[in-house]
Amino acid sequence: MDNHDPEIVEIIRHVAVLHDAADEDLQTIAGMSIRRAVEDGGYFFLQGDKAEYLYILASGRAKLCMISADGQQVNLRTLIPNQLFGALGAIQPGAVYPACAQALQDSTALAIASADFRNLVTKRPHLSFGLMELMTGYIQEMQERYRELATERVEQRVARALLRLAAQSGQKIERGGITLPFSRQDLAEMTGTTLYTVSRYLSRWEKKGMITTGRELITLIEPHALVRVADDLAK
Amino acid sequence: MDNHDPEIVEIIRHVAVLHDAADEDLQTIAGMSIRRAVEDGGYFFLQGDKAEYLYILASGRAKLCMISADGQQVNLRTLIPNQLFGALGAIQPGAVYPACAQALQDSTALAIASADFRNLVTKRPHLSFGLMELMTGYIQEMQERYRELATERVEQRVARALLRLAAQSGQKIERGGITLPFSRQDLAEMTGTTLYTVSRYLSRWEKKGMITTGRELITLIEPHALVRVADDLAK
DNA sequence: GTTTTTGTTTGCGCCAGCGCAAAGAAACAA
DNA sequence: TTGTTTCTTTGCGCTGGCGCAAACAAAAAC
Repeated sequence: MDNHDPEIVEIIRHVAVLHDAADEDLQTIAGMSIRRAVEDGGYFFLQGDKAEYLYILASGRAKLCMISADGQQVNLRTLIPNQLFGALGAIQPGAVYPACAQALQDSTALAIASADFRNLVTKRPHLSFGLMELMTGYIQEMQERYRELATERVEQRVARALLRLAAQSGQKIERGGITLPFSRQDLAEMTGTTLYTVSRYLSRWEKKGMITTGRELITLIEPHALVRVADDLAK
Repeated sequence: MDNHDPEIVEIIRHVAVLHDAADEDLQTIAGMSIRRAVEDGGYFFLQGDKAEYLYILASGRAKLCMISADGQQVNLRTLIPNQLFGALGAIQPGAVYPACAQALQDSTALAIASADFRNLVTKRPHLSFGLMELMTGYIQEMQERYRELATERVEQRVARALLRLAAQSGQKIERGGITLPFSRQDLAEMTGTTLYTVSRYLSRWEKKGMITTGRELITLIEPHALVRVADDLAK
């Protein structure tokens, strides 16, 4: 392991959780990290595995998902590079991952032993504020999505999911539109519905010119029209 | 304010988040806390208020809930004494509460200024581990409930809600049964359904002898039968 | 090129759950 | 006591969304 690979330090520097970490700490973290590649469809970890590592996505795309007893998948979060995930074990020694992390493309991540990271946080307590910010942000997002799932209709939730993905992708909202590389099944798992129902709404929206679609591809043409659907002002 | 009221120290000592705090820290926290009483139906804080205080429930019962744009309520969590809530502002200065905290009975809580608490955590960094454990636990519970809402039928979710409340209430699972003081509307807000549907399932279960019901009262007679419903083994 | 695999669309029938409405039942107020 | 409020029950009709099935389409494999 190359402890001071400058590229690794660069990745770590752009992790939001570590925004106020000292350069020295970034170096230390880089020294603890191991690069791990996972191909499209593979897993960084499975639900129930011992949470011995936390990860920072370096390249590619991945998702955090849960699988229910009867095999249905629920998508909790889509991960993009520089995001930290699987940090649970860094807080609670002996914990198991409550979800699995699956690559949506060929991806690489930095793996850091949970115990090592926990030790570092103990020595550098200000790092815990970054972690707590990450967690409170995540809690708020989960609460919001829980509320949506409990009170809104499928149509609104799918529209909202598209807008959320668009915002997260960081692409400009331009006349050209925002292209999202997700299948109907992906959207269904994000919104708690079925691929059939997602397909029906996408078809309807495409006929209205709000979006265009392709195989594992959705392009938002008129995002503001989707906002109206999400807020239930239209219809 | 009586800074060293021994009763207040006792309450704080039993807060799970502070399980490994030094006695000195407990005294400090007690010194920062203000007792606040809220009557049945009143609010400790509203969704959108500036998160200037965090709270520890001292007596009574309360709930954390969100209200959607069209006025529907979603119940996120039921609070029992010695639980900490509204801690968001202690992490993110300037944050607003993402939910409201409403008393379900006449209740009292200790209020601690978020800024004061944040200062204390900065000085006593090991306290942040307790906070992080609280947050990871809450995240896991929210993820689990999100999965349930996305994949399970109403009947299962209501059964699960009853079992969860029973476990949380701390009452023994005895032949006498466990009595829960919740209305049909409460259950509906916890499970993302309507009071009508809740009422129908409760009636059905009462006819089968699994529970008995009253006005704002549900008594579990055969919890294991509910477990079977929750796991969808019955039916 | 051809075949296979994987993803998408849409018709059709069905049903879980919603929500109104109206009647009971328990608590509370005067 | 009598009325008022609040919570609960249940019949009824309706519909949003599910899920099978079958056809189509686009990659990928050979």
